[in-house]
Amino acid sequence: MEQKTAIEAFAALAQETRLGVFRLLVQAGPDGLTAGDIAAHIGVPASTLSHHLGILERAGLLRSWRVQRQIYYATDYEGTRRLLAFLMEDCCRGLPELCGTALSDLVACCPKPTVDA
Amino acid sequence: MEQKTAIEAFAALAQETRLGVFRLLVQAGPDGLTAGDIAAHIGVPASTLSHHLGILERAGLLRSWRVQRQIYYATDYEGTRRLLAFLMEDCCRGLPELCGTALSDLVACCPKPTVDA
DNA sequence: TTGACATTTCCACAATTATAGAAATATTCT
DNA sequence: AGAATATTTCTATAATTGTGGAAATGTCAA
Repeated sequence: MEQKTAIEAFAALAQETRLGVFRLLVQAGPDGLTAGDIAAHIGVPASTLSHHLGILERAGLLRSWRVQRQIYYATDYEGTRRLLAFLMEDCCRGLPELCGTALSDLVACCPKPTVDA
Repeated sequence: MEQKTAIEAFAALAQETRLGVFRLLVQAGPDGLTAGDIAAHIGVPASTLSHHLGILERAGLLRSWRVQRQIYYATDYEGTRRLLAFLMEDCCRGLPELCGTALSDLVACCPKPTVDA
């Protein structure tokens, strides 16, 4: 992953409405939600939401597909994984004993070498 | 973790110089590097770097301490872990079978319930 | 083909932020 | 005390971004 791509993704998450949308969809799972459902949950006008969904999708954090009149959005789990792997790449030079348990139970920074995808 | 705190952290990472600094320090491990070393690695003026280090530290992503004339900076692993846990909280409603393996080998989103710290 | 529905694109304004030089602060050595 | 070193604070300018109404687009039912 390129630095530029990662910055785009973090910028996408660094905004109240978008972070709310992303977390809502993480919790919703792979089936996702329609744009309308998301707007109702988050409480923003459709035009504003659409703008933010576009930013999240272009950043590789969401994917979308149409079903009849509605557009579904869901977390792009692989894109998200790549982002976090990039962030923690080569954590502690691969030496588990340096990290302690702080990250090891959440991110595979030490137990296994991180592969940049 | 509050949403506001997480936004501050993602905004901190959403910038070329700061993302470079953070990743450099992730790889440097708990011993950290001095501000001067970081400036040399990244190639920015001291005043610019200082500004960015302050933003990363206030966001809970770095910690710092003085040793004689120099100030060391290192990753705040616990702060980082809290941020990623917040992002992936209640992933897939806690149902491993929904996630596939995309995140499970990086983030404990499905294998164990994520605790918001 | 007309109308209703779901979402996106366009637009303009307000607010936030990156940058780096100069000066200030803090620490150490002689 | 005075000079040298390491870093931060101050300041101003340039550039980027969030917002939501109105209009446009795409989809479907009658």
